[in-house]
Amino acid sequence: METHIKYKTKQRDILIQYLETKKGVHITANDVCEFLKKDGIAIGQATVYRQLERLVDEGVISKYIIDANSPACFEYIGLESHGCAETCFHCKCEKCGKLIHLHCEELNEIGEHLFREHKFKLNSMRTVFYGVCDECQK
Amino acid sequence: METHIKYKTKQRDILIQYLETKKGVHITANDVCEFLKKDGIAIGQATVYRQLERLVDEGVISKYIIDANSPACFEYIGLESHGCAETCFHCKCEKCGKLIHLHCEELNEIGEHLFREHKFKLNSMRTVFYGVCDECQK
DNA sequence: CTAAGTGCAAAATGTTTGCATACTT
DNA sequence: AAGTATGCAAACATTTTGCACTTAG
Repeated sequence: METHIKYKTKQRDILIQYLETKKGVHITANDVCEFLKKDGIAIGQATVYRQLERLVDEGVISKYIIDANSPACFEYIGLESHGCAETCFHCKCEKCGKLIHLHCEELNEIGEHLFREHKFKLNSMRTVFYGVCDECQK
Repeated sequence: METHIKYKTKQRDILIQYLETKKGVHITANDVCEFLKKDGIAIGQATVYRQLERLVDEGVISKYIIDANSPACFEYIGLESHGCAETCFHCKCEKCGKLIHLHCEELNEIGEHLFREHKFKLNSMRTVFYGVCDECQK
């Protein structure tokens, strides 16, 4: 919802490049900062946040809000909507905090069911299943 | 999680009483504080947060995280309310903020599927489906 | 040259925590 | 009496913002 004119900056390129290497993994804004710092690149955190926000708007990455007191997670999606973009669901363990990534046909049924029967258009990118994971059940 | 409430305090009663009057509406911790302040009751915000947290654990209310930078929303569910405690699912409209309660056999399948196939024990009390409601799709 | 992006540090926000006091049982 | 809950304020963590400076177009 901001300006339409966008500059291609060195920082933006580096950020996108890094995100691409993290396909299928959830990373936080801080993860990005830390990684870049290690590489001696060091992009200001404000810039990281601003660019991430912008990339979300552009649909290049998605943002997940897992919990009120956890940092937001981002994940590379890319321009083509394939793979995770359509079919990824997330489970968050209430005990250990682990985030589980699920690609499952059956779960896709949920979205269709909700739409068909309840006229609700599910946003699977944002929806998180809370519960207890395998290991924590022991 | 940790300690279970054992004592019945004045503050807790007032809080629950207020929450009950807000069935079907989502309110924030701050809403609670503000309301009580107006009534000259004034419960400390730390207490409000602590009690809300515990009421969530007890399943009396649900907590919804709508956005990273918005406060968490709470809603009264109640223990004895029409079997909701076991089978109720929630859909939250990302546009109008409306909260939809669903009692649905098919949705119950989700929990079973997750457990059977993915060994994840779903907490349906806490899980919220995000998406766009009927009306907002127009 | 102009508009947009950057980086720093400071502010804003929502929530949690330490600790002494008050209350429940 | 023993163990919790409360309330205040200070601490926290994440994210945003103000502003001077740099850079892309």
